[in-house]
Amino acid sequence: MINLLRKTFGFIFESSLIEEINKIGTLREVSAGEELIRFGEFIKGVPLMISGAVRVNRVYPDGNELFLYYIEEGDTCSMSLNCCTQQKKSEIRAIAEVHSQFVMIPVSKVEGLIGKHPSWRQFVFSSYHNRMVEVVHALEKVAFEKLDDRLAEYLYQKSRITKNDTLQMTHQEIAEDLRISRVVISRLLKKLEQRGKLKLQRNTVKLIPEIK
Amino acid sequence: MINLLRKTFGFIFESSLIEEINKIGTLREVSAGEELIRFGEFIKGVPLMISGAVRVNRVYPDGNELFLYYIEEGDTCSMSLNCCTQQKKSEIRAIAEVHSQFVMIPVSKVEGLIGKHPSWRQFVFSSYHNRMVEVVHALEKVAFEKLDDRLAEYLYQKSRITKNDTLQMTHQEIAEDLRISRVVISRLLKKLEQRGKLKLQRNTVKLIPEIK
DNA sequence: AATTTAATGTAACAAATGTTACAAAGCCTT
DNA sequence: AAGGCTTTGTAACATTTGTTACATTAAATT
Repeated sequence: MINLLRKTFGFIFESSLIEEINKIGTLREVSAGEELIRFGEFIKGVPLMISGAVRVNRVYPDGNELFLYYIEEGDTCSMSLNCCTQQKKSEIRAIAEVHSQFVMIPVSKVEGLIGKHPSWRQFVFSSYHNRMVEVVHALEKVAFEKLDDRLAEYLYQKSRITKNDTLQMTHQEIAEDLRISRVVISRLLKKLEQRGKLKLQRNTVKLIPEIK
Repeated sequence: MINLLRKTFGFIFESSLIEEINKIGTLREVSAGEELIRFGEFIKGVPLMISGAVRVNRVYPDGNELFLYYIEEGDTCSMSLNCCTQQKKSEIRAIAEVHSQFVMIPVSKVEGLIGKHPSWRQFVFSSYHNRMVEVVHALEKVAFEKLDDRLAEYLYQKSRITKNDTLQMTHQEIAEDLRISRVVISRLLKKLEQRGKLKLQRNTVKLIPEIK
């Protein structure tokens, strides 16, 4: 585990901190689709992402969900950071988007790290900030952009995260993520296909990389 | 100044911290409409709001703006917190919405407080979190709600912040804040008036409190 | 291979929002 | 009071997005 930590966090954390994390943290591995954090649950720890990607959704009591951001290699989840320092129940749901590895730091040890290690504080702050930037970006998208651009960006992000030009998903699933009706998604996908941006097949959307 | 600090922050900060802030901070006062933080500027300090309210807008290089959140009594601006620890230029603009008082803590002293005072850390974290919650809320609004509800909430917030049922503003100004065309705002305001929610006059929107 | 199920395509229409253009009303200046 | 500016109201129309309903196609199951 310490080697994974060094590889991902060696440039941000001093080695004493890496060693401490190595002692108190546990390596966990999840496969695509697994739920890391459930809605309404108490948070047991703060994850440090080693590899893969996890999507974080806001969840509403009525069951509605809203995608907030991805956390990826080198990130942590600022939402859980707060939940854990405040001992609150989770208002989010985290689902592995692809097979992922991360080191879980137990809640009880987090406060200690913050007091002791300036580089950890730095990390936590910039993590908060980065998440904020991403949510603001999502807000911009919804506020300013037309659906076809949002869809295009969604597909692009998905492809980047899964490291795959071919997305295995139905129009229905895309529709739920973007909170748009399936009919509209099919319509827009068709338009994008006609413009040569992608190719549609049953259960797959194949992005065509721009040739320049 | 120390009395103001005690009144607003006495319940969160221990008195040694209050005294330290009293030493290193300076009290500032701004009137409605004044710009506290300009776009592209280096941040000189972190504000602790004593009274009033400040609106924080994201600014884009093309001059576009997007309202993110208000900071009010007892709040601080997490965006500047980050900018200052990272010595980056401001990506936001902060404008006093009403006459406001705040204590400015110079950048150079912020890191010291974080190391020394757990209650300050706690404050900074929950401030980050609260801002995040507000931006997520803004995202929800834009993503899920119809314009008329967004407008109604906008007016309600404005009235709460200015502590005044009668808003002195033109349809054009409202339209710019919500990034909707003026014609649409006039149309929706008219509808709200017909429903008895408000009364329109030139340059004013008078909210009618619900009688229950 | 025939049947069933899931996914996609499409049309027709409804509702929400955006745009343009202009009229009417209110306020200010002279 | 007259003229000019700003603000508001409104109509007519375009565009975007949502909804319903159903046909078509692809895959899965028997």
